[in-house]
Amino acid sequence: MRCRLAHNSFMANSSERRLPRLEDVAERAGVSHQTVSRVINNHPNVSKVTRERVEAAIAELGYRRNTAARSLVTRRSHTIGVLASELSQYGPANTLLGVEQAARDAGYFVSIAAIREVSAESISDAARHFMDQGVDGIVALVPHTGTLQALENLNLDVPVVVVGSSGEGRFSGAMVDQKLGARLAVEHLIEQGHKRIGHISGPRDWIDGAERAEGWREALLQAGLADDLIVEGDWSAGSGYGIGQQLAVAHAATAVFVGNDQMALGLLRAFGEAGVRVPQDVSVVGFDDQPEAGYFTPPLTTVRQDFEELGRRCMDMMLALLEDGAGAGATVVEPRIVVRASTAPPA
Amino acid sequence: MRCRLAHNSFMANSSERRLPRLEDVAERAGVSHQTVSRVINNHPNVSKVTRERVEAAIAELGYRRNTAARSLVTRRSHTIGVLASELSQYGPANTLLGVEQAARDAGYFVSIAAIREVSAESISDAARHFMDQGVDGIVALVPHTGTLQALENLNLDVPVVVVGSSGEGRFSGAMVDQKLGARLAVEHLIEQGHKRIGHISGPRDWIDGAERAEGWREALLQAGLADDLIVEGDWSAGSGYGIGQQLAVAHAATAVFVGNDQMALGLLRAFGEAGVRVPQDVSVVGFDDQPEAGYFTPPLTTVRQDFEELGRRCMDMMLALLEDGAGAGATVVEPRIVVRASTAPPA
DNA sequence: AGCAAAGTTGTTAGCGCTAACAATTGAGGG
DNA sequence: CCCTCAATTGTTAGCGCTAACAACTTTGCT
Repeated sequence: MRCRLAHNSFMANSSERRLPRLEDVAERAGVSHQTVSRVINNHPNVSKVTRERVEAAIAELGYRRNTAARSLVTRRSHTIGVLASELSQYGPANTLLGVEQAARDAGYFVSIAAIREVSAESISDAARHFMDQGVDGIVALVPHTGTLQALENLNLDVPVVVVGSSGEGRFSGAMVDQKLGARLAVEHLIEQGHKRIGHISGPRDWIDGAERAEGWREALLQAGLADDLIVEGDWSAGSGYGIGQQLAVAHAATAVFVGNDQMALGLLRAFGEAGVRVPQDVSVVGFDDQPEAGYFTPPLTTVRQDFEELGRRCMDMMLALLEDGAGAGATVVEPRIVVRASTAPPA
Repeated sequence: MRCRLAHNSFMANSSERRLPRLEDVAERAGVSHQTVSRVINNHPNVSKVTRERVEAAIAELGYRRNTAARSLVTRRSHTIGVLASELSQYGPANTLLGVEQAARDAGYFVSIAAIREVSAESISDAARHFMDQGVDGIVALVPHTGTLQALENLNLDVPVVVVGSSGEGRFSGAMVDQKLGARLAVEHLIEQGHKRIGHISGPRDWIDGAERAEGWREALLQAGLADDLIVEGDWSAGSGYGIGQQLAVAHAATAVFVGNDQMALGLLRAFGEAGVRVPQDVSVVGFDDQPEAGYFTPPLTTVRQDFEELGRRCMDMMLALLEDGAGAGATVVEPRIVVRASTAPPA
């Protein structure tokens, strides 16, 4: 049975017959097309008998609603646009997956537009692309401080959810509590007895970069420790490597909190080459817990973020905006620390 | 109504009025709506004067064509569906980026559906999702041998491009020459004097896994070497680690060609723990050249694939199918080897 | 029984666009 | 001057669906 239905609905018969319409279903069920429309839209006022007859006709014909026609009249495309940068990175890619899952579950389609570099122009191009498509809402997966401003300037007339934003602006936000994550990392080091704890931050114009640096600082100040050891990287393993080469000769810190796992990898490599032992000479903590982190040399203590959950929350937020007409808000996902072999009490 | 009011809160200028239609542009330009349609569709028979007047009106009103209305009448959505698994991995994510870039450049929208596990059912669900949306074509980014069969059984009536397939079936394909990549890796090891070269393959029911294993075998046989040292992993760093622990005590090979960089990372970690030195005791080659590979311990010799180019080729292929009505075909991207410190002549 | 209210179904009118055809104009030839 | 042909522009009819309302049927209460 299932086989046959599936077959009918995907029938390759482009030249002969077109796909069945509401009218065809109506005829077969002996009702008006509007009644069929009511059935597929779950309107309450349809008798049980009629509904069953219509559903049978739908199944027999393998009817599927034409999205374009529905969109035209309802002015809703049931499509969400995800505006993303750095999609080849573990975090954003998984967030996208979370959005996609929640969207499909809710009957929405997900359209994507990737931007190569963060600029008002590229964001504007992508947003225009989405407006041309008629998306119902936009999820901005561009955790850069410039994103918010660029998007606000566009005066879009659809809801926007910004990942990484705390929702204080005109848009809703969904974020992982980056400060908390940073505090967890630093407090773990403090508990082990470290007094000189440095930080390799991400770019400070990236929301996550700034937040993690701020969390690091807060945790240090609260413990009465100095917050002077900070260097800015660019998220890449290469930048972590370069910075690691300098730190290896400086001997300033007994522990380093690194802004992400990739820079931590570079740092570990540089330390390895320079003969700095981790964790005996210096402890290292990363951020993200990408799947490879447990196989670094040594396995990396890091802060785990649930990116898929973040993506799902984004979509939940979007659905609330779309269907309940809710106002802007924010949702926060909590990170947690994963302790591995790259951290130990100082010598 | 309540919803629309909520949306209005995102509007800047025109809070009451809806977007301009063809009719509005026509009125302003003093022509018929059909003439405006001709202008935006670049029909030849429009006088220069009229065209300019219409274009001015379009610009003044900020007119944008309604995609739903156009799709309804043309039966084309200008949307490509990308059916993907493993989107959080470096390769697939970058291929998606290539598809997106080429698609947007060509005026197409990109819709995605991710599948959690490869099965006929999940592929069927995703395909149905795309058909509901009315996509013009599907790019299948699921390099699994089961994909092709599952998709063919669905009798889709839109063009399909399968990544990783060589295009011998009903669908077009775009692929990186995996066998060539494997040969490059193995020949590099042979040139360095290795005689016992093992392979940690990906799952053999994944196209890439099977192809790379086959390339490894061919290169060995051609050089008159034995092809008996092969173990199957699951692409993850964890599986590479587990296999590495066994290999470390076996001492069977002087070099290992690993199916991807992540398993290679796990292998390096296991070797490191067991005191097996790379490359002095065993040489290791990976596959993919993900950005971190150069910072492994030691930096990994690996085979680079240009995933974005692969994605672009997919989209080119799709456009050819869509607009020129071309038949099925295939396009092949060539990989190249990147030599780093994880390989050296045997002791 | 009688009549309002609620439940159920049908009819009509578009949503904004393009395809097909009709109408108009101007140029050139007899 | 008429006619033909080509170039340009306008008119009409849907694409498949839902909203709004109209029409009919049942129910419940006096």
